Amino acid sequence: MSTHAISPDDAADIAQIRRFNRLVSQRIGALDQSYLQRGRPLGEARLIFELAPDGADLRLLRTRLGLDSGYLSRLLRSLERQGLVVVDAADDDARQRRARLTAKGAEERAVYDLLSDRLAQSLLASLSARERARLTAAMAEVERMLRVASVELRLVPADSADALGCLDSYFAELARRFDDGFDPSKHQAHAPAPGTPTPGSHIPETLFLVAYSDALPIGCGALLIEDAEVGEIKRVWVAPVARGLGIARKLLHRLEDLARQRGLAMLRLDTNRALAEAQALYRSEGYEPIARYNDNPYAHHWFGKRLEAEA
Amino acid sequence: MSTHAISPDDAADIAQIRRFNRLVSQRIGALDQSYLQRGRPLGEARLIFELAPDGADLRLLRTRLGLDSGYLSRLLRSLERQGLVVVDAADDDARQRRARLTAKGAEERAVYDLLSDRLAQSLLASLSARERARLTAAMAEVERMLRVASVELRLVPADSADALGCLDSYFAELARRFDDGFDPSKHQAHAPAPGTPTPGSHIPETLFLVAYSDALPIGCGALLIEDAEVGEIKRVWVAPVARGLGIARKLLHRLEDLARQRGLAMLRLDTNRALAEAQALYRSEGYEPIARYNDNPYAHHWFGKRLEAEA
DNA sequence: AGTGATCGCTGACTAAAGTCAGAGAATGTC
DNA sequence: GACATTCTCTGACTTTAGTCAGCGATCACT
Repeated sequence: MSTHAISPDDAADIAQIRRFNRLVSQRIGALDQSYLQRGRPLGEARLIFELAPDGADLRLLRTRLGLDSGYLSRLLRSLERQGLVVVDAADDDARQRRARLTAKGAEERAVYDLLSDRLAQSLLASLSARERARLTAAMAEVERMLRVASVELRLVPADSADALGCLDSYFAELARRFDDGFDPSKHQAHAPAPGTPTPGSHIPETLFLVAYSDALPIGCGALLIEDAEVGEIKRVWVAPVARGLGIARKLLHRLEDLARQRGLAMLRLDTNRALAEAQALYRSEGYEPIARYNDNPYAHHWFGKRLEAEA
Repeated sequence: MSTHAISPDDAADIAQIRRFNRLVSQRIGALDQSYLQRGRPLGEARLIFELAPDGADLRLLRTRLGLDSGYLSRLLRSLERQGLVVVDAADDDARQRRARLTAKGAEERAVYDLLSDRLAQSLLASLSARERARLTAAMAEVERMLRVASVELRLVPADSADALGCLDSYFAELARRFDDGFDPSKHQAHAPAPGTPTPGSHIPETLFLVAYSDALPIGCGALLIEDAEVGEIKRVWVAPVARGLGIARKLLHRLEDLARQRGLAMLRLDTNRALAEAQALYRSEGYEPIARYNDNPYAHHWFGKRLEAEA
């Protein structure tokens, strides 16, 4: 992070990534070529492709495709002339507009889909069943790792929209999974009010971490600083779509870093017996069972871990 | 091949490939973006990137980048004005010209290299050592399989330039690997003259297969049709860079297909004891040891395989 | 020396991609 | 109801990318 030089360890990995990019960009160039077969500029083709069957707001399209407002407008006008698209005002706000594919437009989109399939199919055609399996497995793995790499952990206010959104999903899941259900109010009772505390007050400070994948919140975790020595890990949660990628571990590591930065010597946490994978995570990270330290009605296990000072 | 419909078996694989393309094309788009940071059109940036330190023939550049002659000329003129490139005549033919980077151009190229590295590095930075290893391993695997998929087997005249080129490399390798060296003339003595035979003559017909990866010959294999019943497999070879990808097996399969198409009932071949991997290939493909059937001075093992009729 | 082919360059294009400054309508705010 | 704001659209651009025909120099072959 701090160093800009490239270590020899990295060099081989970087070379691999660059070779990979080079090769794959050829393939993707081929995809563009096949789109051009329809005698339509690539910009228009991409737009057709990006238009969901039930339409999309122009704002969204602009940000998603990175287009200038005037440019998008012109592209849509051209597609309208071709009878592939209609643009009409949004229901709630007549300034905003939505673009939808016509029946003819949907047909055209299906053709692009088919071209895309063909290209993929021609790739597969020259491979044996075993080679195919290896290719698709490796692709899935690359995809998974790229998603992991694009995950960003950000400290946000505990009462921000993204934090509350994650907590909602988290609590909903707890309600489903706990044997005896889950009532947030009962749980919140012994928790502190969110927000930044006034320094010197006795309200413990909460550091709230949200994990984003492409600006979409997909997980969270909090560190409660109880006093100068002890912190509590709480609300570590990852959205179901993003599980199995090691994101919970990443959140935990970051929370521990934060704790160390504050000079804390000890972290503790509680957990419910229904959350087996959480317990496995904590144990594998060096957390050990300790005596009950709170009166959380939903807790069955209490763990603690001693932190070494920062290097 | 014959069917245009997409089977349900394929559908999952195709979906995987398309997801993959989509995700990776975002990354590569990011790469293009980072190149544009230098305030130079992408075409020029790519050209700088493609120019090897010791220069390149314009012909080669045109084919490699797929550029029109006029267009390339203009790009080079622009880079010359910027003092990044010099174009001078080739040594042997004053019509041909070579482009080379100046010192300033080499610096600029280094900057692009660095940008590329940075992007790759930023990908790696957010991954743990294990995750990195998984990513690069999977990328290498995808690369390998894509290369396999792009291999094309073509029947060529046995005296074509590509065929002779492969044979040269093949014989050179045999000379290195055989305990007692290898002299092509001694080997050729008992082999038939290349070329298409006159039908009805007694000169056996030779089908010569060359494996191409991006128009580059990377392997070969031949089928000698001795009579209506028996064929001989000869000169199966794969360039060292392309080994471990199953190309030899592919060549062998295709030669067997050709033999079946001609109604042959039996294939045989000989091999030297130094070529262990070749023997392993033949055994795994159902070839079994048979009695010596020729007087090839370099052969130690003779294999045969019975062909079933075409389905 | 003559002839035909090859190679790269220039001029003259076109199409696509993208930018920017308003205009005009709808909405939110005081 | 005045005023600022938001959103899209249009007109008027520029830049990039790419194509095509023809020219002049050079080469290979006779």
